[in-house]
Amino acid sequence: MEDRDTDRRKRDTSAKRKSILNAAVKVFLSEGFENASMDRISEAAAASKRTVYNHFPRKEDLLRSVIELFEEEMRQLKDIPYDNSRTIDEQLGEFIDVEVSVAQNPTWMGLIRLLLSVFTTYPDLAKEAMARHARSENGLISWMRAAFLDGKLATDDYILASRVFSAMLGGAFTWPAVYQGGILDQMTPDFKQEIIRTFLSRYGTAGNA
Amino acid sequence: MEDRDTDRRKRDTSAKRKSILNAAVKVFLSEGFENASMDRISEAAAASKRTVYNHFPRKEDLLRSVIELFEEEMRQLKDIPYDNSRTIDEQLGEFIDVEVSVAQNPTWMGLIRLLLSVFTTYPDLAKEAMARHARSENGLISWMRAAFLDGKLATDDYILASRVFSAMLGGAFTWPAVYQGGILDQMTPDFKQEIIRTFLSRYGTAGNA
DNA sequence: TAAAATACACTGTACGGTGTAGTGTATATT
DNA sequence: AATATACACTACACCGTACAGTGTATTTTA
Repeated sequence: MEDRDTDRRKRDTSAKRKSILNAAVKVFLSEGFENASMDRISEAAAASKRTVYNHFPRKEDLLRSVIELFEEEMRQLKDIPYDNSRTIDEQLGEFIDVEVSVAQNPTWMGLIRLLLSVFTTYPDLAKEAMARHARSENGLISWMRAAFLDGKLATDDYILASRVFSAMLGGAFTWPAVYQGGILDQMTPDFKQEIIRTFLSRYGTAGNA
Repeated sequence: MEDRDTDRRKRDTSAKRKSILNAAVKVFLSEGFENASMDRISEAAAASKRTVYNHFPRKEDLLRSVIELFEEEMRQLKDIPYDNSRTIDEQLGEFIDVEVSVAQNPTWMGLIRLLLSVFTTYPDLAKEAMARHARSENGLISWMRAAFLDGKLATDDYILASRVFSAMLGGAFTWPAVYQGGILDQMTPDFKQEIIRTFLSRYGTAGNA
């Protein structure tokens, strides 16, 4: 009946946990969620199945953690601050470069497909993930507001401008990569410039359009 | 040892076949492919499991047929001919309307997700389907060429223009609908106009920009 | 020395696919 | 008009397997 806090000797289990998560990513991506067996995951993690279940009581919990991991990594990429010492073209190009690098990364494409495939079976999980994702799209909006305040956008509705540019990004790069095998064709550099020019034809000021 | 052709009497099995396909669509959409059991499909089709297997020897065959069915319906929608008696805005708007109607149709969104979810397990099937789908995107290119020949496009690279507009369509409507729960928000009409204006800012001639 | 990990056996169940015996019926043969 | 036959379908039992998840006794490790 003593204070357990004084004599707790917890060990650091984060290494095993990480190795399990990595293994789960690998197996989910190569087999799909439903076909990924917990036995195979534990094997790939060099952990006993029991240990896997001690960390993640249900397969769904493992999936949830994998998705959160993926979201966290994604979020870090898409936050590009406005920099008034660089041209608008250049910075829009950087947003595109990030989008392209995601679209060309098989792991990310696999994770997006994983998310979508799980949509039907675990609608709640999907809804949560989408909600978080929508909330995190604000990097672009912040950038647009800053660009507007800097007098570089020919509209005050920078939110609408964000939506348009965001749509162009997704439609031009991510969506085709998810929908097709993932390999983008070689026209990307030209296409990238064309996307920027199209956007700036509508939203650019005299200096950059 | 007679000629068997003289006494063949085939019957029309298309009704049962259709009912099986419809049932498969329903169950695939509500359960996902892996979780859809052949027993449940046969039950929903009011057919014996044996009959289902007589029509579709493997579960994968059933999936393939469902996907082909869906592609056929999709293809019929996206062919809009150029009409020089109507404005460019109007006709671009029609392309958008088709895209939106697809994006708002839960069955179509479900089928797209089904296709993506199967990407990992049956890559060949997915690749084929995607290739066919890409090939059917040519309605827009034809339209763009006609518009160019009619002097309504400020570029001769109508293929690039098609890609840009197509990207805007997918990124603005289909992709968000697939990625989110499917329900598009209410801004659609404004957004639709903005997409057209953006496109025409770059590609429109004096008359329509 | 106590927490964490392991080895391993075990349960329950669900599912893909097959085999078979039998039914109803439209068509062809006599 | 009576009979035979091919065909589509059903009902149902069955097989093998795969897998999520659990319980426990034992070993490893910090």
